[in-house]
Amino acid sequence: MSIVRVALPLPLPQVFDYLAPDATAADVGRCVTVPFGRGERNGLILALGAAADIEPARLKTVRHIQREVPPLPADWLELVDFVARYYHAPIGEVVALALPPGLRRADGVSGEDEDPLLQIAAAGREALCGARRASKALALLQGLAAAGEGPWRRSVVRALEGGEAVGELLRRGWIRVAERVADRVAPRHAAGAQPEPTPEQTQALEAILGAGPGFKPWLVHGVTGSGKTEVYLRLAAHLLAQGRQVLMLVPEIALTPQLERRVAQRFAAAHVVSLHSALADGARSRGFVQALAGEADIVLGTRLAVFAPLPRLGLILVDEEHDASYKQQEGVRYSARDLAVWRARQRGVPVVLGSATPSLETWYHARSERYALQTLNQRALAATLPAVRCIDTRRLRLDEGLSPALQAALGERLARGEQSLVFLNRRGYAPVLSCPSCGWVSRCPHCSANLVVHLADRRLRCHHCGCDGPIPSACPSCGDQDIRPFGRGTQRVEARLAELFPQARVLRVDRDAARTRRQWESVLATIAEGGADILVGTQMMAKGHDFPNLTLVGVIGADAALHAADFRAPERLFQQLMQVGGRAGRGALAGTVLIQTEYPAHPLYQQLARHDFDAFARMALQERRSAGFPPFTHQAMLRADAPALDAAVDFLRHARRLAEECAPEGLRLYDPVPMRLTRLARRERAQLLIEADQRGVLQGFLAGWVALLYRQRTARELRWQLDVDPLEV
DNA sequence: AGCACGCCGACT
DNA sequence: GTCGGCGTGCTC
Repeated sequence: MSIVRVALPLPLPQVFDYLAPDATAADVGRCVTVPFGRGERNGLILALGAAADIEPARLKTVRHIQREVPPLPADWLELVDFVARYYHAPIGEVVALALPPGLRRADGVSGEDEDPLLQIAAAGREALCGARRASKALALLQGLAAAGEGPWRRSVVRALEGGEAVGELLRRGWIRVAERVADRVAPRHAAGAQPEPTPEQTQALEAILGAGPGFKPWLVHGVTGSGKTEVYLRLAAHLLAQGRQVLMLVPEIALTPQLERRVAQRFAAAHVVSLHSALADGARSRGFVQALAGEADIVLGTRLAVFAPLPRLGLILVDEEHDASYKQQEGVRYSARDLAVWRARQRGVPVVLGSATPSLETWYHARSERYALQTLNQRALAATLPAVRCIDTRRLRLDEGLSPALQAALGERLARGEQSLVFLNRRGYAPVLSCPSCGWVSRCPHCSANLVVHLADRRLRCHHCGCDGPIPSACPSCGDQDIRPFGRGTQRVEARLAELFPQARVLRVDRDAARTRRQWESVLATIAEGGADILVGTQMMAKGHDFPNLTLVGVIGADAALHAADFRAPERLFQQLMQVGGRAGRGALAGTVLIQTEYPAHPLYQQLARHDFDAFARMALQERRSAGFPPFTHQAMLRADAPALDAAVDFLRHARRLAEECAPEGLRLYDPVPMRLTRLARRERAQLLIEADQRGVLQGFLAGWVALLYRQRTARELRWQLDVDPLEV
């Protein structure tokens, strides 16, 4: 009679032992259904137990072991265990987060391939010869025949001209699903069209591949447009040819479809699996199992893909490694980028982090030679980097935030038939509605934030909790009718631009205008077809899209980030401006970036104008060093929230007293303070910062402290969570 | 997290 | 006399 140790999805820092009459070592890593309390739960067998830590009489028996799916391998269990220990999260919650929800249900997953290999069938060849009347299906078939022998992934066929007819082709029997094994061996990694690499790309490739197998972290620092993706794809091709799997992480789903298409076309016959949270349960489970079974060649996905089991793993790629979306901001607050490096070390494979504006943490590692650095300075497509200039707005009268110089520049592009982008990181019409006579402001009833004026749908909306209401016609406090929106957001700038340039087509691109993926794609299509002259956009516009006809980027309202209390604000500003500036002039046309500022001499803007990331990073790291901020120190944040602020602060004071008793030498404990956005969705929040210069000191302390915290009995309404390596302090 | 058990207010 | 409030404690 065996005992199995089972991780269950509960916020408890423990595992549960069960009797399992027929369990063997081969069942470690398998999903199980177990009786729990008066119900049933699904969990994962982490290990076989020699003896239970409770009296044997209290042990219950496992209901069902899921044996249709291969067990999760030891290295995967090790990864999950590391995450639980490093982020001090309950192992069961980590497992729940890492496994696709469908898989945990232990009722089996269909192994059917949603993206099968297709080839032309005998009936299809007949159809090609016979004189048939033209149809969409025939056109697609002819297109395929012209493309060669195949086989092709279904997703590749779909992406072709007229690809919607792929289902019709299958129904008519003109194409068929290729036999798996036999067909896949030879043409499996046949690569699609490959552009010639630039000398810099070649150098990076030779360096990375020349280093051979084995763990080695790389930073590829490449300016926007220098062709980092081409480097990733060639590295991937190399590893695929050796029969290895490649894990490729990307920031968010907005960019995923394009990259997916590019990867699918490049590796037409390779098995590409994409994993992200927008995927339906079935598809996500299927992709996960294909990775686990070693069938997937490339796993492409957002942060959760770092948990894909990969038996033949040969390389990990992290695109835009500085992107904040790699850090989960709720529940288990893991950093997929950091875990990618840990996994690469664990598996003994290279890991490549890529960015035009690396995070200062990564940059510091590269400077101190813990990561090897490869630099791509040349733009692969356009001749030059955009010219960046500041517009000094100190003595200017701005028209809805727009300086005369920016207006003139916009007018010029318009006359030349080129596109412009006005970048403003604030959506809505105005950030607040206010009454000048009594001082009333539109406060959110649930948060310590103002309600934002959305004139487009005539609502006041909280950008933090999402609550909204109609715009009042008079001041709710004193009845004065003269209430006014103050400040400006994208909608207001959009409206003013439409007045200033009545002949221009002004298009707003923010989360309100592109809420769904479908809307977003239609916006992109409009821009690509030249259906817009002036774009007004938030940071959504900053990320990796090519707009060949865009030659001017105007930045307004950037100065706010210079004064922000968050020590990471300048880093984010620099990254954002560099990224958004990279949108200008990617085609044959040269680009210009105009930054409106009251601090034209500020070093950050000067470094930006020289495209000098090194200088910026040097300065920023120097500031971090002297102020004692990461990466020169290591932080953890304990956060608490409750309906009343006192309850949250009192808990943190208590936690601090507990910490003082077990604090090692070199640990710094700060005072509990209310968070910047103290009230969020009717809950008051406070936080307690803990710091140490040595990661080991911090980690050693946290382990004991968190165990103590779990033992505290706290009021039901109080919740707390720990954030290791927090991004927001 | 659920879901029990457990002692005190306004109701058929 | 009960229905039900959510405080406290447990789940292998």
